[in-house]
Amino acid sequence: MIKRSVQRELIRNNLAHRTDHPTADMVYQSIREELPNISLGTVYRNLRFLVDQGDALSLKLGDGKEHFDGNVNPHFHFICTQCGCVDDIFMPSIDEICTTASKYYSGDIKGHSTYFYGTCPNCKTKH
Amino acid sequence: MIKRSVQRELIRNNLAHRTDHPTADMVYQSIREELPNISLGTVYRNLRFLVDQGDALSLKLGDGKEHFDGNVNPHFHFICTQCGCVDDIFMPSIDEICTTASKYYSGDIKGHSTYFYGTCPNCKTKH
DNA sequence: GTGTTTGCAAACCGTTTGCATGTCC
DNA sequence: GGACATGCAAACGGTTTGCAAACAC
Repeated sequence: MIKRSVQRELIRNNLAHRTDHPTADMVYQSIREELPNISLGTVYRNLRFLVDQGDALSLKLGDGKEHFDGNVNPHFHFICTQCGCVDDIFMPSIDEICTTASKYYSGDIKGHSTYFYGTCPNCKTKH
Repeated sequence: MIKRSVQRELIRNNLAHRTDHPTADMVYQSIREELPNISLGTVYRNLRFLVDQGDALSLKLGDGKEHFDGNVNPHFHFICTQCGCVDDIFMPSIDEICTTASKYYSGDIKGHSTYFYGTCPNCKTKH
């Protein structure tokens, strides 16, 4: 039986209202401003919980840290190789890509994640 | 100035002749059979070297370990969520996907990685 | 009351690094 | 001989976990 907790609701809410694809520590630092006694372990446990429940996405961007995304609708991600920021890219064919891949693979394809790498608009204007 | 070493050539060769997308430790165990004194640090250093040189790909599959791919030609990857195996998927549109994404994003997109998740043919037949 | 969640701190584990030694050119 | 590479072991950093106390229902 799942019980409510202030910590979990704060974490769920924090993730739902930000679009910067934070790491566990970023969520921890943010929550600590309103609940100073929360522990990092609790943040990790609840982020894992949310991912397992399907209420958050786990992103592996290649920087050695796990990032989290409160937007569970299928979409692509862009990672800036200069500043490390992560943006969402919504474009059509997001469903077709699996269908196409299925034709080239004999197993069952149920999901996918696509990361684009390059220079974000902000870093681009700095040169 | 880059110097040759037996260790580096063995690692490069090992990666080139396998398609199972091994972790550093898997390469280490494999090389140790012919060169028992090689150290794990050397394997890590040389895999990083090969990736930096563009002679190997680094894959973040979500299992917390870095995987390596000696095939640097652009292709998609399939990861079995049951056994964890990794297969290559070669299909068209691999170049188009960046072009399409560029139309939906104002930054410079220079590369991408796409992982498909599901059940591999081997695990599928077990049920 | 019973089973879940928390805070804390230690453990874990993949990876990196410092350093003395060895190797290539 | 000088720059680069290695082996070893310790350090590092993100994440997980064991446990007693606190909490939800």
